[in-house]
Amino acid sequence: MSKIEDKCKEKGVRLTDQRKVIARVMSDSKIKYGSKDHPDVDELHKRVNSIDEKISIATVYRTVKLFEEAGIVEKHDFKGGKARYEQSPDEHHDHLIDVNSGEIIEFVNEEIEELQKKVAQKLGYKLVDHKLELYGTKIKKN
Amino acid sequence: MSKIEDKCKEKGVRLTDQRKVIARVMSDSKIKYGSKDHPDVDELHKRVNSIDEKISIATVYRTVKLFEEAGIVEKHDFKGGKARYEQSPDEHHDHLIDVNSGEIIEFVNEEIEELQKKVAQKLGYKLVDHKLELYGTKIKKN
DNA sequence: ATACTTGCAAAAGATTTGCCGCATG
DNA sequence: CATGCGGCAAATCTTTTGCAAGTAT
Repeated sequence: MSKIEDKCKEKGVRLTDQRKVIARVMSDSKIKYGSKDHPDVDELHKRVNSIDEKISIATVYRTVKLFEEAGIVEKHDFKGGKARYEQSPDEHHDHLIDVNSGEIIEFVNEEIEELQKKVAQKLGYKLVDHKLELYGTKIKKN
Repeated sequence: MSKIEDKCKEKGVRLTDQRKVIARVMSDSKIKYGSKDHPDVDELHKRVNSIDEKISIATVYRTVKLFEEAGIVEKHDFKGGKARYEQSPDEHHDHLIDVNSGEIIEFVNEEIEELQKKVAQKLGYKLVDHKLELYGTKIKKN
């Protein structure tokens, strides 16, 4: 049973056959495709269909939204128009996107996290969420 | 003459009547509506139409894209689906968005800026762009 | 029975584009 | 004259929704 399926049980999200397939595909994303994998709905639909052809894209849309609202997956609006998803990580991380290849690298920097809280506080706000995306080009090493 | 019109001249972007109106509306955004103002295309179109009814929304789309490509305005994809624009600031800043009111506060934090560069470098990348958005709730003061 | 799910196709919302007349250098 | 620009409507792309049939409680 995949991690996402586990979380669905925890949160009382009913697990239908379709949702199980989608959950597994999303849980497998990292393992099968590497840490850079943050598929969009279309890509998810393709992977899901390779397991069960009958699952419609509407169901994929409905399911990722459902999972997102339950805090089970995270939605990212990176540049490029389409939303991309990943299983909610155990420990939060941010993203560096290779502007040439689209490759995504995850990172954490505690100092930045701390500073963000401080900045918000200084402005009279309690930080409830944040988005940090770095866009960069690979440095060629000689 | 507005700042955006100036920049168009600098960059060799031809200034038609429609573009002048759009440039002025965008330059006026901050002054008339406060620093929280980052209008979307629909809102821009409304403001533009209050000056010249004949300017179509297609022209507004084409013009903001043109300005963006020339580095004259900045596009932001905050949560909410539609892109929002602001005149490119003299000094870079990031945004804190009030999740309740939608109000936007601009801020700069040099420490965070520096750390971002370092993080990218450590990962083997040259930072070419970044996006930092804080989402928060107002702290009530007693 | 009752409430939730799904597939399909249609709808919706944001943005882009083809066409053609018009303006500008 | 030649190129670019703008208005309009149609097209496109992503995402959502109404409906009717199917499934689970």
